[in-house]
Amino acid sequence: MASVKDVARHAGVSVATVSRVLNDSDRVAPETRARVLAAVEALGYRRNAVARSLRTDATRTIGLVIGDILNPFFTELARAIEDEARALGYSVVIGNADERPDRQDHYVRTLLEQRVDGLLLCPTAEITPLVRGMVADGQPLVFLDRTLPGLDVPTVRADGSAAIGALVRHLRGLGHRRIAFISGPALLSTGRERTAAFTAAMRDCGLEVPDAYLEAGDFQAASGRAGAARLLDLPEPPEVIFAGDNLMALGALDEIRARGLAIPSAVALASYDDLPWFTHVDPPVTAIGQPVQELGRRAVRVLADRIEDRPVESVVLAARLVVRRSCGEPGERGEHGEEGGSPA
Amino acid sequence: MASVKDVARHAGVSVATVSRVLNDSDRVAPETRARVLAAVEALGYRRNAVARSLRTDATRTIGLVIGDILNPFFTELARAIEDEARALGYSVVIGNADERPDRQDHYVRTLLEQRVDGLLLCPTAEITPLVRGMVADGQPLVFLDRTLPGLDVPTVRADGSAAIGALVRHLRGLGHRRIAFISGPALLSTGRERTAAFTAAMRDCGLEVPDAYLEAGDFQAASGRAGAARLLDLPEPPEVIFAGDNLMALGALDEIRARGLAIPSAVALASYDDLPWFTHVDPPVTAIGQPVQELGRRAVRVLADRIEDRPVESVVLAARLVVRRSCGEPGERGEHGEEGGSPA
DNA sequence: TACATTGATGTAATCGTTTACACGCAGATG
DNA sequence: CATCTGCGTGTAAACGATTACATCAATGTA
Repeated sequence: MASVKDVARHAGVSVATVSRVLNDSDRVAPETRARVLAAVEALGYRRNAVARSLRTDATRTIGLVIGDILNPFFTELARAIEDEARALGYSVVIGNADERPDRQDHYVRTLLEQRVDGLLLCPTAEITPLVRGMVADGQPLVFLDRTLPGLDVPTVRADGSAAIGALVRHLRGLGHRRIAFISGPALLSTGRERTAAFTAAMRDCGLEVPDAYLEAGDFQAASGRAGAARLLDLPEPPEVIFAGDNLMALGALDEIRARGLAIPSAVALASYDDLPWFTHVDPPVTAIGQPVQELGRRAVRVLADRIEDRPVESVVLAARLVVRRSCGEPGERGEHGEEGGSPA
Repeated sequence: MASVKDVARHAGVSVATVSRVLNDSDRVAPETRARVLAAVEALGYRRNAVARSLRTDATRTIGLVIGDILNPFFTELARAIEDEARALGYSVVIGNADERPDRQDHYVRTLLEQRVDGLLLCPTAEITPLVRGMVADGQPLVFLDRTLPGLDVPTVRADGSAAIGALVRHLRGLGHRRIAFISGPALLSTGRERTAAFTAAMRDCGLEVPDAYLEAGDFQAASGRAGAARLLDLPEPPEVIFAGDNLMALGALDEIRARGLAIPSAVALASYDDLPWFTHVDPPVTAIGQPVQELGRRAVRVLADRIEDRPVESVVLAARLVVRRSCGEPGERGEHGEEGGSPA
């Protein structure tokens, strides 16, 4: 493959001149520039980013380590990040941690070896020594969606507390009192936060949350299904199952369907995370939507600021409740909370 | 950041020795190796993949340019590719073409500059000069999902002809005769192929396909919705809408729902591409499923063979029909094809 | 005419690796 | 004792770009 040297020879100039026109960094005679460009064209020259990065110590590339690429939330996030990064002149290399700390570290390591200019990380669980090391080394790093306590790293995330409060009040208004939550892992900040917001909102509404109504999931579909199964097997099963993310909602839906239970008369369902197909489920699923695209865009901008030595600040955006019909409709079950019979 | 030179100094050896233990390429005295490893640890040395690639002319990285990252088909594909690549010691850099040739070329260019060892490409539409150039240069390249005629490039894809035939016979058996197809872009091999298979299957079943029943979509949700709208506005609307991919099926579903039409009594729906949530739609959607993961794995293996100079061959896998209830159930509408009234 | 200024270009060092080749030393062999 | 073998290690030249510095011609100025 042709190199600057070849181009220089072909154009009858030095490599320095070639480099100059390629970067239009310095004054170059128009006629010379034309000759160089012609040579580039003729030889099909393509700049070697590897060599360039070695010399300039910058790859114009950012790393993105996400929790689970099959989770539509992360997919949409990745998409937005990609777009914003491209607009800012960066490429994105994605690593899929699959919610496993070892795999997260694998990608962080690989990306650091590849000398990305900065890293966007949706941290899984614990602070690994590797991550701690990055922070200590001053590697440009931004946490996304989740955060890790005790580490001074800018974070871009959504806060769902208000929306969860609104959801609980909505359920209360519909007459529901026995509401169960399938939480994410307590090791994840998002898991903890949503659980805390849920229990606080329940307390504020004067509703109790028996321990058995707090199922611990792991943000994957299978755990949603298992959690729903345990809840439905309870002597006094809940009237509502609120899943802590979209995959667990899918799992819960699977279980409810497998048992032939009607929604919302036999059991109601709500989901943290909103998805396009939720409107097509029967009945459409009430959900809490995050500003996913904005999250992605902001994260890239914060990281770029960090890389280019501008001041940075964490970002917190609000999630919002989207009411549909999977928890019942006003009047359907009355406002006084009578126990759940199935209205035909 | 520490370099081999620092490690060498710290361990009291030469850089060559350090490199040797890092690659365990050559005999090194165990005691020396230990000293080097200790120095690596002490300095927190991380090998610079950029410099390494420059020297070895290999990045152990493959590029993947997909059609649309928001399309679950491609997401699942990317996931499988990632896994297989990691197993083979490669990293994957993903570019999202968003079904636009210009963006495809943007990523191909970027990835070539980054000197990926090979490229997995889901080609959008026409053969661009850039792609033709790659082939001419002998760049390791594999087409995935789609192919481009007249180019000698190994391709890994699924053939849905048989499954489409089975679907048409299934519909016929259910008594449907007026079946419409929302096709993908004729510029894409997958678009053409599915349309051809559909019309052939219809002919074989002795069914007619009026021109108006062939809607041209672009594999995106909006076009599915628009296509469905036009079909439903026809003086004699079809009994079945068959969408050429999952996003267009989602769009069609949107339109059908917006009109308050019952499925399958008012209009039936089938989709090319199967999705986990199709079972949760009311009624569950009959679909043609592709062996997505196998497709991804095979593609990586073919590309790796190509990169490592082993002989390669194209791969064609079969898609299969998954019957659910969105086209009706045996007996529901009778086997004799009476015209579609809505049974309450 | 002599000298400073400016603009265009070239020379060569450098980035962090890998690796061909050379070297020295120990033990084996004649 | 001279020589050979082979192992462990070091020296230095790449890889392909960028860029500080040097050079040189042309022009302007005193």
